[in-house]
Amino acid sequence: MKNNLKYTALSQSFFAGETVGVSKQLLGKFLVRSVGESRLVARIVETEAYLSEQDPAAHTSSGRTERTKVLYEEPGSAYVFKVHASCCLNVVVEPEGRPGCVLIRAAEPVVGTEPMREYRRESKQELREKELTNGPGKLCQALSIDLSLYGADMTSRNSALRICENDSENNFEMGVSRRVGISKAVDLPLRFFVEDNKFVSSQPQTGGRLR
DNA sequence: CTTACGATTCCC
DNA sequence: GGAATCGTAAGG
Repeated sequence: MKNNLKYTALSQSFFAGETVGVSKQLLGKFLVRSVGESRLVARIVETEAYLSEQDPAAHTSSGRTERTKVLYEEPGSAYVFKVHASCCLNVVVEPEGRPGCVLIRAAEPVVGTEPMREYRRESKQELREKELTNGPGKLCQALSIDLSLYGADMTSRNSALRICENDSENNFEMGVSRRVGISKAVDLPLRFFVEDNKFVSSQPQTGGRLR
């Protein structure tokens, strides 16, 4: 599927901002993936902040490792990691040297729904539309994002993966909750999502919403 | 080298 | 509620 819309990548200075603020500002933005002949676009509807300092739930809580080295590099880089059988996509934020990041947990398909369905079909049959991208692992599968995109510069016009402006869909209520799936610092209100959007991930019933 | 453990997803 | 499943990180 093709379209003629122009997508303008967010600048590195956008991502150099403070983690919580950037996490909120990323809601509604376009995730644009170029793969093969396809351009896949999804509107971000759920994010989580992982703080650069004093966040026991962050992968950098015990310092820099081979896996997390990109978090200390330039803002706007992709931090992709694998958990169980799934990949998760994060954007590096904060100025270089401060390892904050934002986990992209869910998005709403905008362009390329059929290719997304094909990438997802590898594991399931006859998915409902919302199951295409309503979780961090599902989103990566639908957009064909894997460890080969580790460190990719998402602010570059030519990048196969970038995050772009969206000037037309910014009228939404934002919800806030605890983060999902972690065992440390579980009470911090660092998950942000577009209220009443069906692509926001389903989450464990434990814990409450915390607004 | 060996082992423990998930920022998940899917099935029972 | 529980298993799958594999890259990462830490320890011997």
